[in-house]
Amino acid sequence: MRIGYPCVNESLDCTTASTFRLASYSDERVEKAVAGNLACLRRILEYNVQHNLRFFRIGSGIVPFGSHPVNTFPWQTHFAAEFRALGDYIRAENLRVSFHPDQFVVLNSPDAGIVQRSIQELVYQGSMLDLMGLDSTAKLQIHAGGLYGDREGALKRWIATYHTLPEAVKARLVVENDDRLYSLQDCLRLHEAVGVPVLFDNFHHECLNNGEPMPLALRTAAATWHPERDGPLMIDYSSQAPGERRGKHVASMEEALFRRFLEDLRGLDADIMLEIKDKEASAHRACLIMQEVGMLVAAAQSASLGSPAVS
DNA sequence: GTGTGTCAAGCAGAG
DNA sequence: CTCTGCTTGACACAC
Repeated sequence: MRIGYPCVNESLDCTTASTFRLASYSDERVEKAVAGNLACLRRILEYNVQHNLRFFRIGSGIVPFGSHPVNTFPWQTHFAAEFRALGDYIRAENLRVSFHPDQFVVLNSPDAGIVQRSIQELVYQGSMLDLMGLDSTAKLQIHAGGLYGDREGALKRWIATYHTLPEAVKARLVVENDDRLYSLQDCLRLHEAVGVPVLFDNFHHECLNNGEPMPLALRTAAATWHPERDGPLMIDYSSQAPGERRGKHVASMEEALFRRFLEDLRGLDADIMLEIKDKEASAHRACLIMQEVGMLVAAAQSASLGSPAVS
């Protein structure tokens, strides 16, 4: 099991999302921004290793306008060595990374232009994982998309679009249940149709479900992941911010709720991403709790354990 | 320097 | 009809 957090490290003074306005585009600015963003990503991963946080979601903005036609800079070849070195480090330290392309990626839009731009964005983000030399356990995580007043038609379009995706994207794509439109059950239908694994979000499931208790929902989602090809189930973990709008993520992890969630796992292997506002601070607390309950070995031990002993 | 409106991109629901 | 939230933060211009 690994614990992680998304995109931003608040303890370090660098960003992986340096960018600029489209109106001020130049190849030089792309080069400068990517160089800085990759250097910061390296620092974050090193920080994570030091703190035994072995799961990380990389932000979408590593390459400004990475899927936009304006971007003519050959960043893939120019930064090939840097990407490769990051991938080597990730594999050597047994880290797992992912991307979560943002809300503009909608595979089931009735607008063919939106679908095309969405695919280009997936190709861009997937190609970074390819450049790192990572296998298909490094994922691209998206939601099912819009409803357009016709759930059945929308699901059909999603499936039709899936079949047109490049193999490199298909191998990494996973679909996450959301909190308003597409439940775990809807995502399972996509899995049954095309085999896409279902990334499970516990908080979204609390907001939108079909009555499945948490332990059952977790096992059902886990069964959609092929162990060798996809790796262990990925989970987005969060909880409701007290007194706030329904669906608002809590500012800092509530330990009692997290402990209950770990019990709901009932021994299931999974990598858990803490979608909590204070980022690595909560991830670190989660890590300590998991060590305490014996679900995670301490950082100092993990390197020396080697292959698991068989008694 | 600091403040602040705006930034490539979509959708749904609230007000 | 317009605004907000969604993983949000950072740019860029005005003062």
